[in-house]
Amino acid sequence: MNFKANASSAPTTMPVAPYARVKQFLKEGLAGERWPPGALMPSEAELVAQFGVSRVTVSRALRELQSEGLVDRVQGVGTFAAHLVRVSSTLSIRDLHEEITARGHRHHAAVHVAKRVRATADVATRFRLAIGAPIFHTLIVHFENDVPLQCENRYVNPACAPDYLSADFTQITPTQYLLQVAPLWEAQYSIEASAPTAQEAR
Amino acid sequence: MNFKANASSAPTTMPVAPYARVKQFLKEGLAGERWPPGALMPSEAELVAQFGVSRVTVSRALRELQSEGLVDRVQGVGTFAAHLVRVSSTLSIRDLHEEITARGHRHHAAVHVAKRVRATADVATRFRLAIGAPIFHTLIVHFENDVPLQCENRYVNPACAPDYLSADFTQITPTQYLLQVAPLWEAQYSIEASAPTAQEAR
DNA sequence: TAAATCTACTTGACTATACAAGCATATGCA
DNA sequence: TGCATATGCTTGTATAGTCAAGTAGATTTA
Repeated sequence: MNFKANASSAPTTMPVAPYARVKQFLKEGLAGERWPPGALMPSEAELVAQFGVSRVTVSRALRELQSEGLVDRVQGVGTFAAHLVRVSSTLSIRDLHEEITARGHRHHAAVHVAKRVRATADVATRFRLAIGAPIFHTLIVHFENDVPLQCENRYVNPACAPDYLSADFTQITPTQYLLQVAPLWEAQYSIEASAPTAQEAR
Repeated sequence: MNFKANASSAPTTMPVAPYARVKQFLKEGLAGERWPPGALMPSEAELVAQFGVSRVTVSRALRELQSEGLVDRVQGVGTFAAHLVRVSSTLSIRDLHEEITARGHRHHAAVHVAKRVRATADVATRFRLAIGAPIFHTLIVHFENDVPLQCENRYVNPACAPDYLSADFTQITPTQYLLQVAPLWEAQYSIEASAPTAQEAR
């Protein structure tokens, strides 16, 4: 299992540990054209035959992919490419770009609407504004690996982020922008506590 | 390995899978008095002897705890209880209560200051307010497993959350409250896309 | 036809064993 | 004393084999 032992393999596949190579193979297939969301992926036995490793090894690769949310496994049935949803678990404010890149996928956004409009009755009441008051409206479609994932229909109070429309939302998500710019609240954290233990000198 | 085989064990330990039992044992010790942050935890060999399971089994339990950020493992040295920090990775706005409970720990907060003050020059400029304008100020200490973790020094613009001070911050974190109440922005997501695959009927 | 059973395939979990690699300490030599 | 080496502990990773449990489809039976 010395890393010089299989130096004949292509230099593109970095991971030397077999379980990591299997994992990367599956991850690349998931990010690429193969195995769209919901598709049945190769079984453990197939991967064992393909990579010439033991079942424990491919099982570990698949289990880690499952814990990362990249695949769904069902006992007695098989392993499936995970759906790209999982949007808004408890707090719906999490940044989408972070979520997608955390899954090891590519993210980009297309801006369909970005303009100043007049608040409808519904919107105005939510924002405690007068009906017809100016408000910013953006409609942005987010892509995960080039497939449309989310259509984000967002209204922003101009009083809190006056330059909202000048932001380039193909480069930064609205959530990121607002968190950076909006002076709604500000918190200063003084980190850490609990006197360091003796053993942490290392 | 039938679950009837060791039915003599206490009914309090729910998980039937040995690796899950080891994992829960360690998790409870981590949440309780034993193994404070940085402390050396039992080695795999010790756990093998204690639980009468194979090393692969305890190794899996420890590896999963590591991937959950509960322990740090160093090859050749040992396994250590993780430090309670990991505050504010990229986006510092994540809710602390969620972070702590996600680690399987207990969280509570103590409110030291919660009042309406006059903005200093520094604060006023950040909020684009006049110097001396009223602003809400809270100073809350968050505890993870009864040890003080974070001292949160927060200023909030009254215009955006007029009832901020009436919230009970021992029950809800300021982040949660502001996300619920503040009508700063609002987004409506139309989830999902990419026509469902045939295999997802299951 | 309809219900029950059997079979094949899947993942879930465990064991015993093995070797590699990293680290700390003890030991021995100069 | 000071440096090099050896020993023993730790985790990291892999193997082959085993049994359990869940599902789906084919087969058999009533």
